[in-house]
Amino acid sequence: MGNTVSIKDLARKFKCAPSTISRALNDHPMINIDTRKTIQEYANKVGYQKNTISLSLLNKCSKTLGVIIPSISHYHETAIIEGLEAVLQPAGYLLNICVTNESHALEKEYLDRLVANRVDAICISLSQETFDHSLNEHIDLAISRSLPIIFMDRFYHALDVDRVITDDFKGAFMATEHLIQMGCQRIAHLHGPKGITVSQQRFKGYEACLKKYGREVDLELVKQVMFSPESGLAATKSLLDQKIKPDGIFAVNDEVCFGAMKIIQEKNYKIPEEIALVGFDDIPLAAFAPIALSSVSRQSKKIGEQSAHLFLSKMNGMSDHQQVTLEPELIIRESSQRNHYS
Amino acid sequence: MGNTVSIKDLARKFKCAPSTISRALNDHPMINIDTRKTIQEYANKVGYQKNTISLSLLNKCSKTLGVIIPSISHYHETAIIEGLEAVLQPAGYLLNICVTNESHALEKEYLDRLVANRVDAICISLSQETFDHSLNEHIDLAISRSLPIIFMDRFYHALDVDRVITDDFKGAFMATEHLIQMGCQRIAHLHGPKGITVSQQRFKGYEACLKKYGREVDLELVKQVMFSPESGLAATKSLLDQKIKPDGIFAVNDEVCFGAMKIIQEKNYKIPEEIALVGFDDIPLAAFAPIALSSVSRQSKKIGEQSAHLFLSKMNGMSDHQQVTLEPELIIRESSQRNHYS
DNA sequence: AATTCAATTGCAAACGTTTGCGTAATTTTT
DNA sequence: AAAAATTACGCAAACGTTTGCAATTGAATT
Repeated sequence: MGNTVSIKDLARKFKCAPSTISRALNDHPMINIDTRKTIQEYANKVGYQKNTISLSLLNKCSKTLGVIIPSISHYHETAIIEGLEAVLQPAGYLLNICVTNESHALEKEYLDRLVANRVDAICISLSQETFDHSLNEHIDLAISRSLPIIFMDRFYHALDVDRVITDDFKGAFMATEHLIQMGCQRIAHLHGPKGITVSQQRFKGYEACLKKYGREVDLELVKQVMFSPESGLAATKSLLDQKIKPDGIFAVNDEVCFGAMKIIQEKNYKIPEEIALVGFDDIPLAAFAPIALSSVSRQSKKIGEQSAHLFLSKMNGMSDHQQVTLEPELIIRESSQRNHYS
Repeated sequence: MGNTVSIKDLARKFKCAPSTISRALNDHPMINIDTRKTIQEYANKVGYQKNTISLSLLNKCSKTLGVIIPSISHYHETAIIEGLEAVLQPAGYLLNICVTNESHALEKEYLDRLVANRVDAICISLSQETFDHSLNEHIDLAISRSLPIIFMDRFYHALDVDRVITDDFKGAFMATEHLIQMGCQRIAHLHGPKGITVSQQRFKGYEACLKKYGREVDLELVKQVMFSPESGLAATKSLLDQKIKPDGIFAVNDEVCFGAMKIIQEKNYKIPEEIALVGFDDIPLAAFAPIALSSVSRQSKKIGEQSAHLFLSKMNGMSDHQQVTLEPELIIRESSQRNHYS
């Protein structure tokens, strides 16, 4: 950088000790008021900027939060980041954001790097690979060196951890129940990638709701998808090609629904009359889908906010673990709103 | 943290100097091979983790890039981040991501904080407020202390800066020309927030293309919008309520088009026959719009990649400034594809 | 005039790591 | 056997900042 000016430089200029400069800049009453003003003005003039990393070294606290997420291309993740930032910016924190692309190796690599950088805590949403194979040593290691770790979205095998999640089970239950109340008899489910908590929870909610109404899960009506419209389209196509066609679909997320709608309309089925549709996440474009899309809001931004608050209270010395579960909300739009009830 | 182990701790354990430990851990040949192994193994066992921030202090280099963006809720921004990360992760860098919500005050605050944290450089997309009122002192200050700053998307008043942008003018020109070739006579434009470079450039491209084909800009056909579907819907509605209705619309981005489509279909106009539509950004859901949406791709991810490469070459001592302009690409889908040509 | 007190400022250590240089011990060369 | 070369390690400073304690100064009190 070259022209950065330090406290030592100022001390040389004023022919005094660095400690005097430091105290003057921090408005310490111990220093003569005039001296203070003079030093502050000069420091301002030459553009002195406190070097935070020397402070981090001294205080063992970097005022930085590490954030590890599997992806950043969906509304849910960006909303989480917005929530984190909304709370942590006023508190003077910075965010180190790391995207793992669902790769365990990258997650491990990033975790190491964040630890080396001595972030004050880590908010993490585990990668699919980590999840699928329970590769938890890196997490356990981080926990063992008592680095605060807050889990978002995806469960962690251990019990005594900090965690902020949405009740996906309940959300899925609500969506399915809504479809039943709209008169759907054969409700299909577009199941997210297996191994991921949210996929599993949403399937379980779907299953439990069917059970409650005395129905069985028909595996012919459950298709596996990725979190993309392309995948939703393909899966829905295979659904429509079956002998037993669905008259309602609950999908693991909204993007998948966009794909589903495409093929449903292409095959000239009516939404919601012939096939009703409910998604998950309530993305901003949901209301602007070909048929305005009903969806379960998981309050993504609130996940970020709550995680941030949890983090702050840990910084304030709260030592016991906390587990926050947010309530999902069903937003009913055209894609599932029928006039006749069963 | 408590149980973090340092080089000094290890030195005490092995009754040797910290320098010996340091060299041993870095596999310095000066240290006896057996000593090295022993120390390395022990360090590994007790979970020693290098403290990067002491290194940052020493080397005046934090291996961190500051990223300042006005928003994070659109595909474009997340794709930029993906691009940055794709290049910088292998290079050992971390990203400090700051979202300003288009606020000048926040941008200033974050810039200060990043400077205090001694990031190695900053990639910034200026906030709308900064832009509208040319509030550049904070940027100038940062540049004057020779902190490398790379501008993304939005121009900066000074000339000798580093910059990566897409040729929005050209993209807009291509979109408009395409609409003309599809036979549109009255092409409307949904103009982005004024003051923002991309809005201006896209309008200019639209204007220039009309001129080329001997047409004038009809201000009745130019409506101002925000970057949201709601805003696009409202603006399009007012367009459709006019006596002179458009038969083609070029919108500042894809989200706006989703709003436009909604109201166009509601009013029973046919897309693309009666009204053809072209957006900007080519978001992943564009192909899954009610009518598959034609759009100009600005290669968002590449903006991130190129910015990252520019950054790396600056870290390698490249001192002269570089200005990269990426080529936009027109993706033609149903919303503008007519069979008859004019 | 001797003593106490308050007001300012300086000293030095600390945070964790690296690195040039000095030094001791051991081996090789003459 | 003496000189030279090699091997292996320690010392101390440096990065920028804070902070408890000591030290200095001058003024106020006895």
